[in-house]
Amino acid sequence: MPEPKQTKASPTMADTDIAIVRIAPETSFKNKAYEALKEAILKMDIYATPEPVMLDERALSERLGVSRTPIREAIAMLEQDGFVKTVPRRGIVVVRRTKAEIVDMIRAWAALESMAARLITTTARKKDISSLRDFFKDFSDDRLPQDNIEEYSRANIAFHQALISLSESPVLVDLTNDLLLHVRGYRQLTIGRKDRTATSLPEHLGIIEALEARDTELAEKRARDHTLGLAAYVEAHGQELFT
Amino acid sequence: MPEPKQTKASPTMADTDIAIVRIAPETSFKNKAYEALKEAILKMDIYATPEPVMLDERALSERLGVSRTPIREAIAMLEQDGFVKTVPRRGIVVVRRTKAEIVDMIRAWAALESMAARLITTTARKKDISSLRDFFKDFSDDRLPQDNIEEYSRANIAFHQALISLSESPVLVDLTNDLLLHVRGYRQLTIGRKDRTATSLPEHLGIIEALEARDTELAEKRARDHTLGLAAYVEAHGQELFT
DNA sequence: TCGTGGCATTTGGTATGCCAAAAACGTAAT
DNA sequence: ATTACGTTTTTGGCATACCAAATGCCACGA
Repeated sequence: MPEPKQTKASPTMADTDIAIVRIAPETSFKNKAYEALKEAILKMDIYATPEPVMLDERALSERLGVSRTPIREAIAMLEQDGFVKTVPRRGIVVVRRTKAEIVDMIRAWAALESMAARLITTTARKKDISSLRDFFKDFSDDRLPQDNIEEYSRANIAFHQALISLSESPVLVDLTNDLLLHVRGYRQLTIGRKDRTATSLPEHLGIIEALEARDTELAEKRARDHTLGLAAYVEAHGQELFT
Repeated sequence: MPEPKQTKASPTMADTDIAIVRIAPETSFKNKAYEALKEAILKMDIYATPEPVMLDERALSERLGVSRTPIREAIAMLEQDGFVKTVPRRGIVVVRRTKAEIVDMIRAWAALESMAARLITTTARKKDISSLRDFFKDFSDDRLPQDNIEEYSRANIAFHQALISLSESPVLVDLTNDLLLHVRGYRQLTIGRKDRTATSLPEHLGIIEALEARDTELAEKRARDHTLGLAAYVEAHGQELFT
């Protein structure tokens, strides 16, 4: 076989790449509903009210202007994610996590993040590691994290996600993102808590330094201990959050 | 309000707890279909054929004797799990993982398992730890794992799952089970590979010893390194498995 | 022979309607 | 007033019908 080059077959079609972009796949109602409901669930403060939050298929289908079918499929997906639980002939309830579950999730998060740190020391570029500091460049002795908790909390989350991303491990990224979605149900109340914020920034910098030094074991340990610290904190001080 | 005690209201119903179990919820077709399809997907050797494996909603609904609706909901769930991917107007394709993805998953597994080991050293009972040895009691110098790969492979999986369970962390258990389902798509070809089997058993025993000694750091390290070893092995020798 | 156009088929997406279980409501008997 | 019981309503589960996009097949014509 003479291998007729990699060019396309038909000579009738000009090979001049007129920028044709794969036409918009027009995501389905099912996926739209999934995204909409997921966002709505994450946005609401599930732990504010003592009584369980219920969803109604028919009401949702009206509000979103679609039939029940795509709604039900979206609900099925959310149930897989662990955000809701449908009880036959009863209703769909938004799942509330117990303190123990949240602590458990944070521990798993710690495990994944420490592995990410480990991988980063062997593969990431110095430049990318150093740029992790940028998340905290708006904070200093003149502008303490404790005094801007809301903002610091966002930077905190962004830092952790960027850190994991540096591992270039899709699995670690996806798993931690899922965990974070659940943990974040606590609108900053935990992660951005004032007394922890003070120690948080130095620990982050310590992690970055270990990564830059390519000290695999140290980076892993610092990443792990930092997040386990959060777990211990929630376990010790998170009572009031769970009615 | 005088708070009329926590007892149940109706005096007509005896409070004597006669073990009534919540009547069989008669799991829905949706869940039955989900389980059936999941098992079918796991049972088939996805990597045997080069061409993609497709599923057909209507065919499935006929074979399972239900309508398309519960089938579609089951498919939606499986898609969340990452087992299938539905392409609009094209079909439902059973997802095939690349070698890199499998390696990635094993690394995540290693992360979770090492955290489990860590937790076990602080909470599990000695007795439960020691019983982990039972999984390998059928193997000895007279009956080497290498000569009973199929059987050893099952013991291997069971050991790892039991290990994680000892952590008493539902999140770790669930996450690793999910990962294992994906990784196991390789019918023993990887985990039970002969050349690795020889070193596997001693490593397992080493993990158990560290757990018994309550040596948190060592147990964590051994658990991690053992599974990372598998990842490295697959990365190095897993070429032939991915067409 | 090869390319073109169009029709039939296949396939997932969505809307609708009905069903049964369970809860909510109401009413009558004690 | 309270309990018991029957009726209505609510709610998720499931089946079915139809739609539109993508594909494949096939006849027609250069």
